Amino acid sequence: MQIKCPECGCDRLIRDYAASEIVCMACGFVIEEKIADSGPEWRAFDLEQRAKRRRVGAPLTFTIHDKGLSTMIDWRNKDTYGKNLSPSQRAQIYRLRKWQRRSRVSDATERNLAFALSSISRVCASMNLPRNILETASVIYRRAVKKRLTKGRSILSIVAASVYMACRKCMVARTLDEVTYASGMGRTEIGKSYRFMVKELRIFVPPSAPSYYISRFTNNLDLTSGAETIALHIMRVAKKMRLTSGRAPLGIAAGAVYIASVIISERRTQREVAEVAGVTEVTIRNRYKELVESLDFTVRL
DNA sequence: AAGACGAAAGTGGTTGA
DNA sequence: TCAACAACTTTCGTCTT
Repeated sequence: MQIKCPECGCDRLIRDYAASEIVCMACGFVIEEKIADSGPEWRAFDLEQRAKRRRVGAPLTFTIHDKGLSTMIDWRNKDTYGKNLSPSQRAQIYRLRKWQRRSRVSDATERNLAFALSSISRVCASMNLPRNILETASVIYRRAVKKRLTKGRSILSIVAASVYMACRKCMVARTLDEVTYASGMGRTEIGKSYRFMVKELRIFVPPSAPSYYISRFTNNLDLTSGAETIALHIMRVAKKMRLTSGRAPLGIAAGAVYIASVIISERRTQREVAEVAGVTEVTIRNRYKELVESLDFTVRL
């Protein structure tokens, strides 16, 4: 059965067994799917067979500037046994190194790409993001470079925007503030780059629904799972009543979580909820007042 | 004493001429 | 490009538990 990309509908997918996921070659969407087979495809009965049948090479990845296909040539003039090379071998290695230098990271674009991709890895690592986000962000960045969107913008702001966009695309709830913190860039600048990229790359980004944040908030507040259920229910009803339009998703999610904590009598202070949600108490108060007013339930305080 | 509440002024981003 | 605007924040005084 042929799998199609849910994003663009094409079937140009590559499998990355190491990360057990499938990446769309056309739009870069990383399909989160567990691929069963990550080992050799043949059984090996002895060492010789094992050596013959083992598949070689690291999996293709977008996170290294040359997709991991390069060969590294050591700078030392030693062979694998640590012996010095003969003069003729040395001359050969010298020529190889020269051409490798020229062909790989010699021009500025490649160097920038290498720098950007390592930055993406760093940001993702410090945010504890799963690998598919890293891959998606890398693909987004490559596309941005290809369309020359990096002109006049700092590489790091595009990097941060790519990571943020990857989170949104893969429905991983991370706020712009968290990306701002991890990347060390200005919030506004990242936001600008992000909006610019959404427009220019025509990448479909699902609108961030408040419900994505709820499980994170309830977890961070050490609430039992009942709170999450109730908060999600509140969100559903609120959405039906068109209470969510025009409001910041974060504020609504925070309000819903606050109400839920009160309902299941595991009350958290507005201050605590505000802390994990990254909004102020005032915003929580406003949202929660609106929610309580319009939703037809009573909150016993 | 801590938390909740609300008014008022300030801030950053969007929109529309 | 600029002003109006909505949403949100900051600050602070007051009330409630």
